[in-house]
Amino acid sequence: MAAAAGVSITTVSDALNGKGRLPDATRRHVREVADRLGYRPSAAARTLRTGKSGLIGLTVTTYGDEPFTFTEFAYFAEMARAATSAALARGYALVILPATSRHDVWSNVALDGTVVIDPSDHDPVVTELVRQGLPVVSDGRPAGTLPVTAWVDNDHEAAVLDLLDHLAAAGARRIGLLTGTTTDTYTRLSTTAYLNWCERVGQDPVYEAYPAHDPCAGAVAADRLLARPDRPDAVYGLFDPNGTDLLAAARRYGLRVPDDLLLVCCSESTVYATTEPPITTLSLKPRRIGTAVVQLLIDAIEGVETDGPVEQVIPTELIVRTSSQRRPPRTTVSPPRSPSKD
Amino acid sequence: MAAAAGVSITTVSDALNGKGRLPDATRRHVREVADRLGYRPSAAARTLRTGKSGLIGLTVTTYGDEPFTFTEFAYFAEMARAATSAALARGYALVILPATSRHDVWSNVALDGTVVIDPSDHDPVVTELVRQGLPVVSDGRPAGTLPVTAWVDNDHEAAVLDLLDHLAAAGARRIGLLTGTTTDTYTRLSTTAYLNWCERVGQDPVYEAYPAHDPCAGAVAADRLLARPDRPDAVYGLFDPNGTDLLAAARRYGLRVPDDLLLVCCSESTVYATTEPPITTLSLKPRRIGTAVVQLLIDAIEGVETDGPVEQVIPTELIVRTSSQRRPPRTTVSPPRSPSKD
DNA sequence: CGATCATGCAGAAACGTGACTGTAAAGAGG
DNA sequence: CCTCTTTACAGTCACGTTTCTGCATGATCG
Repeated sequence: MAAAAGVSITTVSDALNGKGRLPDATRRHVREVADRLGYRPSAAARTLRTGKSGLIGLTVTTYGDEPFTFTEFAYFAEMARAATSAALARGYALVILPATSRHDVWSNVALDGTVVIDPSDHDPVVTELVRQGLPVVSDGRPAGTLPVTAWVDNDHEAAVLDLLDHLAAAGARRIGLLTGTTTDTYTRLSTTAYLNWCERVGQDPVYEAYPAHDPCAGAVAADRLLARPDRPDAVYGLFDPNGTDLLAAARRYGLRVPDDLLLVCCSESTVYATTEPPITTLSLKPRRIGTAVVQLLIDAIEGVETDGPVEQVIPTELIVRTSSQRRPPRTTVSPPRSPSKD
Repeated sequence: MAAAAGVSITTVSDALNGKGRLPDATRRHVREVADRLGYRPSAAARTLRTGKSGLIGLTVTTYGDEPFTFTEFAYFAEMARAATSAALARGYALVILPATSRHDVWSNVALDGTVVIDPSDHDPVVTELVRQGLPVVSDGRPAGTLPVTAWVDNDHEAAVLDLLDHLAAAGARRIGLLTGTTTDTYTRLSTTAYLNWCERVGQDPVYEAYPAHDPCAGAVAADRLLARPDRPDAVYGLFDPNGTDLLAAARRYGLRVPDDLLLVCCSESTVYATTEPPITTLSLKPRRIGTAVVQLLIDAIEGVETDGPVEQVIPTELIVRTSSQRRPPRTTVSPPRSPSKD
């Protein structure tokens, strides 16, 4: 390349990077030759020299033998999409990596930092990365003393309390919960918020828990919940598929929604806008979370390190539809599946 | 590191990579010291030296201003997941990249090869990558003379013909199609297969086309299709959300499914197992496609180059549910949302 | 007992950059 | 006319590996 342009390696480097003291004529000449040859500087060499790869790891939780859920819930997909866009806008690319601590996988790629989705209490991956001096930003507040650089999360307690108040206002007397058996922060915070709310309003908790990664178990748990002698007249499902699961279970028991049963679930899926009836959902705003996580991470990569983790709380959004209103609203029917922009 | 173990750099390299002529004692000693120091070889340096980065690009189509759909359809998510797993199993990691030809994005990361989803006719990205000597495997058969190394695809014509025969066997007299306005291969092949089938059985085509990336337009198109004077008594929707869209439209027109209207859509979503009624879907088997694409790519990276593209066709699967059967089957109800393993 | 050979390791080159240093030539100033 | 500064580049080193070659030392064999 240098030979082809008739200049030195240094001049090529300076010309392409806009450094050094070169006359515009030389700069243009070098770039022309580079274009003509289709020359691309070696990313590996640049990384080796500068210590920056422009790569950000995206770690997704492992469930059982499958490397990751990733698509189990629309949440992950939306979040990953927003994160990729945000990273790209700042010149970074995302590498999808499993949460295993297998060295060979992680050491084979030069990362500038990592986004960790829902890290567990003493996540070995996070610890290892931090030990290497890499910034780590987590989606979901870190449990225990996990030394993340920053984190982004919703205010799950507030969201659940708000949602339960909404159901109560719609006439619910006994609200049930469909929750998970896992101990991740989301499940734990949401469940305790539910229990606290129950205590506050003097209602006996009515809930069923199931392993959230097993789609079959969700349908069974929904059925169990509605089969109970103290059957709730309103249910909140913590996980994405719970809406259709509960709707199917309600049909099996001859329960009309929303007349006999009010329904809300936490979901990012657009299908709930066109189910029969449309189901009220709690959105965790994954796009905003994905964007925020990446911004914080790149700030940490490029900027000065702050002391103590940077925290950012993203508000949730309750999308009220027919399933949680005793008297259906007489507003005009909004077009189904309208894309929410943010 | 070498100093800490009291040996030379060469010995460290040989010990960790299992090469050279070293006694087990030395090997163990070096590995011990490496473990103790938490030493990880530099991926950048290794890539520079060996010319292999262990990174595979995954390029997703761009729609409008949004960098990519990625989640618009469960297909992409499933496919990406399977691809990531398959890559990981062979020691590679996936980098998500946009289909833009912006040099700065692509040249910042050292790739060993790339998976391209649904490349367009004269995709500049593919051409550029091939020019650089990198193997490119596409999901979806390449249009025109796109010089991909290999490709994987379904037999869309056969799938559509099969599906239409299924509907006809269930009693459909006039089958409608909900299709897209885009010219990608999937849409084109499926639509012509539909037209061919119509000609074969002597039915006038009844179809509505809409821009597939706009979720609102799908609902409107579904409505249009059922509002036609020559209203079909069965509809096949080419895109994932069409099932719920058509179901909602059918309700608005007071059409019972499957009694008045048979319904099938192409989807990987599990929600169609629990809709009312459950909807028959055509699965393109994204997991198998994602796996196959990665296997072919890594084979090309590591193995000898073949002449001419390697082609691989993955069979589709018609998951028959209530919506496409005039007489509902009296088989026992299968548990909803059962995970299909493959 | 000397020649040959396997063993166990060290030395050095090279991968392609970017950052720093060096140095001619040209122009400015006294 | 000589010196000093500025301009316009070229040279060189270092990043951390892998790989090839080289060189001792001890063992084996005729």
